[in-house]
Amino acid sequence: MPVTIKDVARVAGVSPSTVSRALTTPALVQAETRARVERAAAELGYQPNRAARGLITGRTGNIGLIVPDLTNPFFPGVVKGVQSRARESDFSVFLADTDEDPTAEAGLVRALSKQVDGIVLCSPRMTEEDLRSVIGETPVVMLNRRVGQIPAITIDNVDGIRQAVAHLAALGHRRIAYVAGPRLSWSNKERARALRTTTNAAGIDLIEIGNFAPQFAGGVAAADLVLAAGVTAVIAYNDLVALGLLNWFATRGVKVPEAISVMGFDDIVLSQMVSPSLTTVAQPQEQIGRAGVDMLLQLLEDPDRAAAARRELPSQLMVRHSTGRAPSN
Amino acid sequence: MPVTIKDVARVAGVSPSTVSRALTTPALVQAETRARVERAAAELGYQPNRAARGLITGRTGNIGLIVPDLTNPFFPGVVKGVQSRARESDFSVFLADTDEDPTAEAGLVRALSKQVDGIVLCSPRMTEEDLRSVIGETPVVMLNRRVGQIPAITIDNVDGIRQAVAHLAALGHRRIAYVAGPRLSWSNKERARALRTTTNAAGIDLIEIGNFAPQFAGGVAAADLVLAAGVTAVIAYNDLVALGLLNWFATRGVKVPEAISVMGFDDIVLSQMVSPSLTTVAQPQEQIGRAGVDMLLQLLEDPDRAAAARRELPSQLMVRHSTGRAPSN
DNA sequence: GGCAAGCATGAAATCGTTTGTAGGTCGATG
DNA sequence: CATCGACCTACAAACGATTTCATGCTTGCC
Repeated sequence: MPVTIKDVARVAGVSPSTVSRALTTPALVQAETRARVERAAAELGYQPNRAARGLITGRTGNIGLIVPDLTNPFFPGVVKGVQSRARESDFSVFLADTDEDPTAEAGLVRALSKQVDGIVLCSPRMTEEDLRSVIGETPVVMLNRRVGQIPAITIDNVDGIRQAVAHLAALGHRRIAYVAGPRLSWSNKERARALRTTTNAAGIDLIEIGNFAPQFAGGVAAADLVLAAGVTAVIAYNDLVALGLLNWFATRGVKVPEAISVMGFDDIVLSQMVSPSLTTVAQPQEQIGRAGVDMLLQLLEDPDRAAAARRELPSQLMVRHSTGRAPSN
Repeated sequence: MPVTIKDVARVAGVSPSTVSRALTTPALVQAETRARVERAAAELGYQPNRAARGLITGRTGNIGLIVPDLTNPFFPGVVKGVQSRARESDFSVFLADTDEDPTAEAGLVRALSKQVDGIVLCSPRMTEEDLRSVIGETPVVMLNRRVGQIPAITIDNVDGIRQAVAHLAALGHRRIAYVAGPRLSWSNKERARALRTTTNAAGIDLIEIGNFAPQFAGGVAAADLVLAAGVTAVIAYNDLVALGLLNWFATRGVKVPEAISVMGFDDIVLSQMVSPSLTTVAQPQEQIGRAGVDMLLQLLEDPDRAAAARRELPSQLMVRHSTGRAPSN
């Protein structure tokens, strides 16, 4: 027996339509009537039934959020950002986790699309083809990937890499390795490309190793290859991989940063929790989420003007204890 | 122009009501008609409008999930469990993060309650009073807390502590410390209580330290107190705190496990990523989430019979490298 | 003072589905 | 051959809101 608009109407002594107007289009109703309606609504604790409203307006007040794997510590920060920004605009968030299955993504988008006004697609792994077909059906904003004119939030990988290389160069490193992430990952391609041009310009030798899974185990798997490459520093695709390297170096007895410097990417919370703490390029995770929702809401307001929007957020070098002067062998 | 039940009806040559029955109550319609309807629905790609259905049935097909802080690595596992179990039963999940604000919890529950059939409340920090008022309005299942007859999933803290103490006792430890978590936390109270009785029975001295925030920083803050207590082993409220201890011990040059053994609670993924890797009592995070949804769905089916349900899941000692024989000083 | 214009309000249609009820067909039975 | 039941199916009402349209009233202007 929830309280409906009719109950409010009866108490306020007006018709249901007036109640609706008073609450959604206040300008259309006389101040005194509006006050009576508001008082009645407050008194009864009225809350509009979203399903009923959605039925006629075609809007749900929900947005969908799809992430590859919540247990990857990069994503929870993004989710929090999405969450809090959405709540500010009275939107609720449907969360779905694809378990790193690229083929499940498109299906999930389609399933969700009926229940939401738009979708935030975080680090999508699906093919461009799937992507294009999916965005034809629902408003979508991508995070951490850029494909054609699709609305997207990315971070400035090029500048992040520039900061990282400058840091290592200043410490005297002349030969560094890159442990590559997933071959299909847009971020990985960006970072690898930026590394090539930057190291080239700085006269630094770059050894590319990989591809490896963007996880702790990937770093462990790559560690011995890194050692064999005879470098004085290594940049990993992301922090998890870097942590895997650190861990394996520790068991091998390789001193970090004395024997080799290690850098990551992302700045997940863990990177401060290990010793030595990890030097890394921070991505503003929460801000990425917030920006994604911002853009999505604009897109819903005005599909034409905002459709081509793309935004790039800055990344920021965090110097900690896993990097140091190059050994002078 | 989404395809509605009417379109299906037209194509199948029957009335809308028959389509509805054919899809939701197949027993009520002739096999041949049903087949025609199903064919038409498949052909048009019909998907029922959940808002419209919810309007009349009063059910939304959604459940709400409220967690204190997604960036605490314990929770994402639970969220994944909730997620996947919900999807199996065609439920969608609304996620909300309270940012560790106990006063925000009740409000969030109330806000969500209009849009969901029930709510999974993960590790709620709110007062018992708020809790009782809230569960009067919506079906709720709690995780990691037990209050009266409220449906809840918990893990067997007592047995977990028993395993931990037995492990340390077998390694020769006779004086151990407990770094306590939040004073208001139900889990913390459970663990502290179990520790007292277990150590007492085993003739082990227990030094309680704290309370501390259940985070990395909490462990860092507690580390020197632990050293001053003159113990050979320490059990932390959870893994994050244990990682803080490990980190501070490392910078202090205190060898783990040679000088002191460290144990955690939870088995978050990070605990395998540090060196030494962390001995801990594992909680089946995903399973907790799944069990919570299981119980919630039962509750929705049959409020009376399931109302008093409570379930306790086993915990499991994971021995790694942060514990070893007590120093023989 | 009369008429047009404008504004606030109410009545009713609508969104897409489910569901109670009535009607219609068919077979079997008396 | 008529009647009764069983079984399907169609019709229509309902869910709770928004929104179009119509109406009555006030107001302003000539």
